[in-house]
Amino acid sequence: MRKEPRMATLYDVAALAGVSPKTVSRVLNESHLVAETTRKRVLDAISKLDYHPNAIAASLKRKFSNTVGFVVPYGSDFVFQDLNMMEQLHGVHDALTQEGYNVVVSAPLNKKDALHEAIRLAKRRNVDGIILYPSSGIDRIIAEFTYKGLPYVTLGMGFKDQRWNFVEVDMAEGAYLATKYLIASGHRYIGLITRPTGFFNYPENDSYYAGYNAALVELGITLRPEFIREGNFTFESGYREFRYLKEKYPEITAFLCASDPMAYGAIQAMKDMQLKWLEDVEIVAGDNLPLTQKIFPFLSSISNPSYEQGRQAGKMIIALLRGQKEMPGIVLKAEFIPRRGRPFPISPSSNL
Amino acid sequence: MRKEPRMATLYDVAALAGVSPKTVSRVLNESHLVAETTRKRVLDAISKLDYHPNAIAASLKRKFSNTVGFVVPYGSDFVFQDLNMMEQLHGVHDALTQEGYNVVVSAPLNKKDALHEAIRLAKRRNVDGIILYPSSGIDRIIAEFTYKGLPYVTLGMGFKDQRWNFVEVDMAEGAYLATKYLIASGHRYIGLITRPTGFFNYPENDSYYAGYNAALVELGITLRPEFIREGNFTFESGYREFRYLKEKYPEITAFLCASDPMAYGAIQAMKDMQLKWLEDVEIVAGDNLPLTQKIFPFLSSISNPSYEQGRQAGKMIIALLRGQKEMPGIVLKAEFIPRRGRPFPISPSSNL
DNA sequence: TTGAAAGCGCTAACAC
DNA sequence: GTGTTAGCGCTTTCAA
Repeated sequence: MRKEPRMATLYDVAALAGVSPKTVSRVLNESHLVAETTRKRVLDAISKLDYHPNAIAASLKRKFSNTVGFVVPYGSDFVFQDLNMMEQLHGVHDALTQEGYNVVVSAPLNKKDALHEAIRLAKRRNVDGIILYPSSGIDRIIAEFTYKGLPYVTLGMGFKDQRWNFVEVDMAEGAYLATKYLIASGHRYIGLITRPTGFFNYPENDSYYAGYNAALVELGITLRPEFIREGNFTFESGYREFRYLKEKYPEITAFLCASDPMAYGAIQAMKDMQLKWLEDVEIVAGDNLPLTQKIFPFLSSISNPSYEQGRQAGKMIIALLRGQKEMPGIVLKAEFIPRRGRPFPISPSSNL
Repeated sequence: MRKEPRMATLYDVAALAGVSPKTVSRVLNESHLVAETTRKRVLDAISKLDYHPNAIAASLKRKFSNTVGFVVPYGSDFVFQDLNMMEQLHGVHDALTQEGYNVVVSAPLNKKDALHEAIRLAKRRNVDGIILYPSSGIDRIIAEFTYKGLPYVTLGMGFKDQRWNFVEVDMAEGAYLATKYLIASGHRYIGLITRPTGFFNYPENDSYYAGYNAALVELGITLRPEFIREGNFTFESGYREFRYLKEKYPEITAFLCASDPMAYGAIQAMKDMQLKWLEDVEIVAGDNLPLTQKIFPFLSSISNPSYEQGRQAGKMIIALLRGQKEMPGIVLKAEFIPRRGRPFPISPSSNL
């Protein structure tokens, strides 16, 4: 069916160099065990034939493919437009590329397929290990991977009390500082547009909520559960929840958003409601994406170390592939970057 | 070194089902050639043993890996933060996933490595084919791939007069319409912040310029070459070139930007220069990204069909893998989406 | 330091 | 419809 380019094999090289296949293999993999003159001859033959070792054949024998899967259980529409996820992928890519691993990216068309996809890739040996985004059902996958001895790392905890093979970002510190900052700025009623319940399978552990609550408690402000709304990280949900909260509870003057796009949406809602930045409302973003810093330079933000999370996950999966049985989970801390100092660019005419 | 999970092989299945290996293989690949009862027995054995075919072994025999490489010759810092490139990847991913191919993403640490990386992946059989982003030096790669019969598709033309295996976006129509629109709105001096010369190896073919120029000619406006500046797609370059043009040629009242991030930068520069939207200056963006539509809903834009470009490239590489010798290049057309209708949200206080 | 032979797990020829 | 055999291109004993 498909044209097969004839490519030189290790045997061709051996024949041309007048040595055995094994010697060629040695030159390729452990050339220090080969006499310098033989080595030279082999290398000559290799370049003369434009020989490239067949990675598939090596994989079959060695039993690993030098490839890691990055599997995200959300529609690809969502994934490739999510700058945080892309930053995680970025970190994963860099860590793996540096060590010579390839990255297969998969965002199966529907969520349920993702778990099968992870299993499929791993069990069919397309990949040596998987970096997985947590979502409901992931605990089953983890159990299965563990049982079968298949290496995996989760980007965030996959279930309550997971102790191994994850890289989590603890937002509590950032949310705590952000909330204190808002209170110190005079706000008394603070809305929280947080991550979706069940997103990570253990809503009670939402570190945004934890930090937010801790600051309120410390400063003697009563928690108002009705001020907390769930978004799904998107612009639209930020817009919607901002409007909902501000219309229902006009006393709220500050909003903590768990993602940058939700902050964008909140800002747009603010404009549409003819509210003025700082005068009527203050917003804190949740990711501190480079793009956000450029477009909204006055926006304070919790920082979300997505790149570092991905990079650590990449390093962790490599350690597992190299024989570590399991790796203790890593928890990265979010910071808070205050930027209020100049008024937010907004005019009344923007709301026409 | 690394723990090897013992997994069932096709022989185990054959033994348990009491049939020959070939029969199992038949059930897996062409099950219609197998008696229903035997098939049942084999399937039973498969599920009993939790058997998953080893893709590596199949690849070795079949001579293809069912994997396609997506190689971008820019620093990964650049790639994963570029929403257009991610949309292209998105399209590639969707097209390939749908047909059961895996996608390996690689953005080698430095530009020069990218070409080697493409060759390495293809020649070592990690991938069956490559989707390549054009950059200087790509013509050599194309020549080599062609010579060796290795399938490739380029996202945009890799060199002047390339006729096969590319998916290009022709911006001329969009730029033409955008320019006419600006002229019709009363602008007479229009700046163009275009793509970097040499980005695609044949600067004389810049379709932004072509469309811009065509509109000027048609409406009898003299082309002022000094009104044309090159950016590199980024916020920073948009900011810089806007300032440069507006400070040097204050008569310019409209700016056409070849990317959305450059339009963001231009908008920021406009604010910093205390200029007013529409009153002093009008800007047209170059990508029409979903995010831009949300953040700057009043911003007219040329549309850049990045997703579709990626999807077509995915379909094209599949056709090549399936035996097509070469595929005629595809040219997608950019449109223009006018959105001016409401003033741009900007106030004097934003420039403090 | 080098080589011969076996085999990774699958599929393609070619029988039966 | 089904089974036997021989590889795919490497690496890995083991021996020389």
